[in-house]
Amino acid sequence: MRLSRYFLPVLKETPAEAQIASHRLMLRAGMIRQASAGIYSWLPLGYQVLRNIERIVHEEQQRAGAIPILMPTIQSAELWRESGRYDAYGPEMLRIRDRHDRDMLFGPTNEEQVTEIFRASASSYRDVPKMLYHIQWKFRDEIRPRFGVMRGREFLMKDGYSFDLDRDAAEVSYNKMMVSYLRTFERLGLKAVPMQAESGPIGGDLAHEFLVLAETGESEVFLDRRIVEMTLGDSAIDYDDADQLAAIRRDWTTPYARTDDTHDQAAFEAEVAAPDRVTARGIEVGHIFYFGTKYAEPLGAMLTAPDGTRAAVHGGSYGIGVSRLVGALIEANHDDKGIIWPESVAPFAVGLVNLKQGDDACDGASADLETRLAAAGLSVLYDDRDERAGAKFATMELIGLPWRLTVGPRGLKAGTVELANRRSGISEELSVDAAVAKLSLIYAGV
RNA sequence: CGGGGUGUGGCGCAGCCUGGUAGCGCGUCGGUUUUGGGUACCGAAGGUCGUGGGUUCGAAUCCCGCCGCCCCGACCA
Repeated sequence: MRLSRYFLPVLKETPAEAQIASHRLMLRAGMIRQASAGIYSWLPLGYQVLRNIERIVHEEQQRAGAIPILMPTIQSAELWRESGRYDAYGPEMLRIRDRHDRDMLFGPTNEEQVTEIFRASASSYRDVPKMLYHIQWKFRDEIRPRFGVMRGREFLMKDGYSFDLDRDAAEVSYNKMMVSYLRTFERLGLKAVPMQAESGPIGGDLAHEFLVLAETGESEVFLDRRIVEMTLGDSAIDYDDADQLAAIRRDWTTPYARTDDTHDQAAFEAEVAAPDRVTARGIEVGHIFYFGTKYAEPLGAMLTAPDGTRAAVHGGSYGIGVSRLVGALIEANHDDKGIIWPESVAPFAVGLVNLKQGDDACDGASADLETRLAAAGLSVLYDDRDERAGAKFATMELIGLPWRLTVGPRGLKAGTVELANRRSGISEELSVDAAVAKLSLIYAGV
């Protein structure tokens, strides 16, 4: 993509309303534009990042056996009356009325809707287990939207739902989602720690929140330093192996890690040695919980067991804040110059800076490089503006592309281009072949 | 919803107290400069001063209402 043909409205000055780094940088890098309180338009650069995150979430959901669907944003009040939540939900639910005076609502979540879909066809133990999910815009009329996309009113969420015959089976589904989440966040280049959450009306310990550690997080968290160092890495995961899944969950939920909602100072001190005790702040990016028959009972989603008895299906729901992740990623990956995207979600794989736009040799070499990068499957943003070098470098740094190639007359004389890494700041002079090969190798791994 | 702020060209702000008909910086556009880390110069465009009403000869400025947005608190992906 040539910058001159792209739509990248970067801001030199920081808009006054933005308080935290991710919000400031998203506005400055031209990723979003506010439409009204807590509601944003996604501009090309931001939309690209959002789609990259979505893609990874889709891949990891399906790897774990969840099946993609797409439910509507506007729902009928009828189902919500059946579940009893139409009155229970309160003013956070945006209620609307259609031309026939029917009560509708802009969905804040989809338990009712998905349970209705499931109950319409499933009737026996042979129909489970099933996990359905979608990535769809939600609306919650938050009391106080803030921090840009971190707490918007309209936001993109992955919400998944599991259906099982009983609690034990539901627990297997729960474990699949926990492992899937660990993989998802790791691929996104984030350290997200599963923390025991309030389990709500069902009780038990089957509720976890995933929090990204960041100074601007909204929750205070208490954790064992050792869990921060854990990774799934390349370990082969067999989602059909219930024992392996249970073991992973055990490993990841044994070290102390809780938010202020569930924190128990005495237990914290008893379980974690003083030097390993970490108190920090975190951004909630995921939430998984088992809710038993809470929706199946009122909505009549019943299954016949092998012994002929009928009972309500056991469900769980699993959320990932996709649009919030964009903000969380920036909170975790930025410096005073701008964003630093992990390769897996970067809007472009590499930025190309032509130091002497208008010079035949430089223009030709840049165009050639652009073609070769594209042929290697690497997305490139070529800054072909007639601008001073400093301005071009600053733009690349602001928008956070992980790699930058620089073409200039000095390098060309020596037959090289400069390849620089945004995170480390380290750069090296390479031949065009070597540079393309190196980038291909790096991106083959993400 | 309670508390605190704010609304003036695309962005950041001054002007408001002490009414006289709008200004600065950045950006944008047209030139010149051909640049190795936000270059310099010349020129230009762009504003219902959030909105409705009131006071006044005259309102961005004073008064009243409404709306938007931001921050702190209770809620959540």
